[in-house]
Amino acid sequence: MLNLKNEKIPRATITRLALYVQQLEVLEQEGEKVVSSEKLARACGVNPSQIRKDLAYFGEFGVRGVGYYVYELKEAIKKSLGLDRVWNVVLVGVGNLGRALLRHHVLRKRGFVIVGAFDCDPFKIGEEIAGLEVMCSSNLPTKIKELNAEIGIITTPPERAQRAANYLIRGGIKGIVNFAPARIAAPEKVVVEYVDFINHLFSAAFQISLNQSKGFYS
Amino acid sequence: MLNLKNEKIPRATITRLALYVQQLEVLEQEGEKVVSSEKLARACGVNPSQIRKDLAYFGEFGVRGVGYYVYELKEAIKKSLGLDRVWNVVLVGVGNLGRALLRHHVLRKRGFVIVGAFDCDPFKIGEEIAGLEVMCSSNLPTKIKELNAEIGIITTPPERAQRAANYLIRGGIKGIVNFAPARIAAPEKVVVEYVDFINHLFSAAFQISLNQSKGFYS
DNA sequence: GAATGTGAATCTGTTCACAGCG
DNA sequence: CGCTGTGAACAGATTCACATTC
Repeated sequence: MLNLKNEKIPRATITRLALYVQQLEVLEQEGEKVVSSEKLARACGVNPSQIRKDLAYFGEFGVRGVGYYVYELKEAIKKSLGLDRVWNVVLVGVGNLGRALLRHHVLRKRGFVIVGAFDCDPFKIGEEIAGLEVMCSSNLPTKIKELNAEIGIITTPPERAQRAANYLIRGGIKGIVNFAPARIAAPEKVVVEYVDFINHLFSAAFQISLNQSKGFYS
Repeated sequence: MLNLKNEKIPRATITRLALYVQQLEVLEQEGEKVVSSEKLARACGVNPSQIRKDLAYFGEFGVRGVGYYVYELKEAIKKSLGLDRVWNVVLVGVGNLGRALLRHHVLRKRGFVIVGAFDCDPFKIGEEIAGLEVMCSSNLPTKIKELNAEIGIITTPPERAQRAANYLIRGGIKGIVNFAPARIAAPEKVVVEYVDFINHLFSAAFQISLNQSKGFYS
């Protein structure tokens, strides 16, 4: 039922669909019932045909001459992305960032529930954070099955990211979201996503340097 | 001196350059003096010609028949990206995520020093975190100049992101890295980068759903 | 000989323009 | 009439293939 057309869906499309959901929620809160691709495009900072093409990968959700029904479109996208259910997540690496994510209620609001926290530091094991007791990382392989987790978040220091990944993989995890600034090796069937916010700082710094060398700031 | 060839440099190239720096540091620590585009490519999970093309935007750093000198290449890329100096950063929104970033020493290690923390919650103002006293967001316009900050990090809730951005812009900030899941409007000369880690969870979930519907996990 | 640097070919993603439909 | 859905045109990024240099 997913991906009816069986075409390859661009990575960029997925990212944008998530953005559309975000903006549709804003529109919904503002009481808008219907939205045109043009209006939604303005809100998202993209081209209107881009939106129509992105949606076309999954079906026909609009009404010609009218636009899209906000609520229906939002739900349709979420369903298409597999976000119409709860995903159980385990987190490895209870440092500053790990703690922040454990306490971050936006994750839960979006359907991602952290059901286990793991670390290899004996001083952290046993500590309770956001209602979860930190467990030893070596228990991951059995705990993943027990907790029925499908996604693992890595928030360890970079040098320990691969070890964390190995534990997750051994436990049969289906996807990894890696916040550590390091590449990790995984079998092809395991989905790996990188969240590298230092990249974004790099990118900002570079673009500012470019602007400066163009005399942008006089 | 930056961007000698004055061509447009693809966004994706910048992201990869940051990745190359990461891997070059790993190679450096392993004691490697020289690396070929092929070896570096394997480490980064990209195509070797991709690396050569990316580097070609900034100059000729390699030696034919030999490869690239690890240390020299790393430094050359950092210089090209404007990362051969320290960037002063202010942070707005001292919630869980903001605190984590304030305590995150990787930022400093990469040359991004947080010189001011701001929030609009009176209960947080005055609190000290990682050696910084939290100040009222409304002081941003003057403080940015005083602290000589060029980049602003937004870690507020989404509904307050635009207000935070407005303060930053009024203070003459040159770039914004927005961690809040919301789009923000800014004048063209202000660089805006989005760090949306929920997107990456969405993306992982979607790809797992796809794999599942293909019968990947039997 | 070996690995870079680069034009040309390919592939992928985006935008246009308009036919089709409510 | 207005806005979607979509093939065709376009733009951009990636890969190939090889001449070039150490």
